[in-house]
Amino acid sequence: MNYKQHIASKIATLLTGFEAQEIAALMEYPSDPEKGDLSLPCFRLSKPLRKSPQLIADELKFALQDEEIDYSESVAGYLNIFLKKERFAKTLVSEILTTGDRYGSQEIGQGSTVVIDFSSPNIAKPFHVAHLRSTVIGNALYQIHAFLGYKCVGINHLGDWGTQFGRLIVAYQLWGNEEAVTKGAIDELLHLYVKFHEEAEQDPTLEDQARAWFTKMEQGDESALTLWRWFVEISIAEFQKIYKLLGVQFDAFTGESFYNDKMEPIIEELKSKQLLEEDEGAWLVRLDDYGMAPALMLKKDGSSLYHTRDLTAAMYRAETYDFAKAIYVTDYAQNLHFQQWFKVVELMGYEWADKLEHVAFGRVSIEGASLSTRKGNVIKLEDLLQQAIQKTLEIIEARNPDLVDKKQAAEQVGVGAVIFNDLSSNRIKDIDFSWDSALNFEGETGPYVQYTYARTCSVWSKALATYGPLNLANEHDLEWTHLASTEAIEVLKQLYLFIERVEQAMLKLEPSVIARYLIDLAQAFNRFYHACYILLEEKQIREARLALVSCVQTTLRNGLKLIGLQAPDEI
RNA sequence: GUCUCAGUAGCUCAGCUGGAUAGAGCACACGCCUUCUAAGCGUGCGGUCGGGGGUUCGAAUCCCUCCUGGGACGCCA
Repeated sequence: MNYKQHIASKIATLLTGFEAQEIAALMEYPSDPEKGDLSLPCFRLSKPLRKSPQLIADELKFALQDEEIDYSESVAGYLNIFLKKERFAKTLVSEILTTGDRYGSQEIGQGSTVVIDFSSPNIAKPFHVAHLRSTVIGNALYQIHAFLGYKCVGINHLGDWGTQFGRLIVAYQLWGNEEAVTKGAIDELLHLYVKFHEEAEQDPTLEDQARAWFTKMEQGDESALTLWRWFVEISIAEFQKIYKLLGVQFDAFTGESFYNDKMEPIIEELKSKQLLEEDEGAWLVRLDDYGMAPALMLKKDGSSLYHTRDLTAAMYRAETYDFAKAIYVTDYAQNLHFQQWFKVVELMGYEWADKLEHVAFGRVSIEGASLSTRKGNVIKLEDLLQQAIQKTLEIIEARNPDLVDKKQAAEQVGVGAVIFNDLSSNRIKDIDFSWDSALNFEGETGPYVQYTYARTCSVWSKALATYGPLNLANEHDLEWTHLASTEAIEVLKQLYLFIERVEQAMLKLEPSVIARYLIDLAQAFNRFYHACYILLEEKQIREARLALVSCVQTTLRNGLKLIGLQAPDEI
């Protein structure tokens, strides 16, 4: 039941010249329960209706009749609407109990495909806290779109090609050996990479050798490619461990190298469309008319660039997936880059240019200092996750020593803390990483939400143990008046908002909407929990409250899943 | 220099497409486990919404301008 729409269309019939949709758009949910459950500010209706807002609200107050509405009030130009709480409770609780793990879902995306390019770490470099953002934001967008009926394609656009592999090969041949790399994996590759840069400062010819090796790779030299494939394998194996821990999956691991043989036709097309021009030996697309610097497509040595590759990948994806939306999750340092090649697609005449979306997020620093793989100023995600899990384990040992599978719970909560920490504020915000806030489990955190979820499970298991099974499917037996406390109603109102929030998160491409919603719902529930004892002897009250607990449980679980967190029954 | 993003409580952040006294969490002080997990709940403290103009019945929100900070700006990705 969509109350905004339902009541808006009722109001629209009472006013001349307004569509239900316009009215619904004006309506809001007042923060103060004194001001009703729904409110219509009448100020904007004033001019077209040639009446004062107060008068409009007064008239609507008397004219508006609906089976869902208890009464209305006209206050200072606002029409404040109070719903019939018992009906509201019954309708909503029934809906949630019936839809279960589909509560909050919609079919908006039915028949459409969304391609999401995210995570995309660089081969041979450790997966660190900055990659985490792209990974968890991308994964959340994937889950949210899928929940709304879209077919999703998650692509890990690995950084698996480029001169850095020439450097790595040189470093490996000079200072590395098979045993050390097999044993040390990415750590050893990173060590070689760092060593290369140190040595290259003394001996610039190393860079020439590196370029030569990369050229060999591009020409298909087997000895070069064999080493390269090995480095890629080692890296992916290590990334997979992290993805498993994070619960993230991809539909394709098509990295940069995948497009090596697909770029030439694109260059030809640019030329034939008169978009490419030569400048100082390089080839570029001029974008002066759009206030942007030109987009370089070919270096003067004829090799391709970032733009060429992304453009080629987009063409490939357009043909392969026929997407309704193609989303790129990267930090905002790449804003201009995406604007540029999006514009190039448009200039090439492809209608899907406006389906490309850059989902930019803020940069990560560590205690004020920027991250640098070369300088070693990184926090490896694996270390962070292990610390979070370890800390969780200690807390569980102290508070719930009888828990059967402590390790699993610690993993779910520790990882949840890290993910939630990254998703809880608007993605555009910069993050200054601190161990304190990443390992904080109190207040607005993932563990708080998970704890609340476990609490709902705990209440239920105790209820079953004490009073035996209860079939909520027969909700006609429930006594809705027992959900009339202010705390219960606040919970119901939050539950109701879930559908809107999921949609909003999708439209804004903003997972933090869900994260914040879960905090709001958990807070409302915890207040209810403290104010209203659930497992009372009185059957009617107990069962009505248990029904509410069940709704909170379902909604928290659904919401946690959307942002990639597990919902442990007991922690 | 040009373009762009951000600036809300001591700190981290919400604030939907302009709406009713600007909301949370952390920190700090105090209170609450002889009933459902205290990773919890309550009370208190704390804001000239970066500054200044403007539009509007109404601006944290829209426009202009300035200040501060991040980022990008041709052969890295």
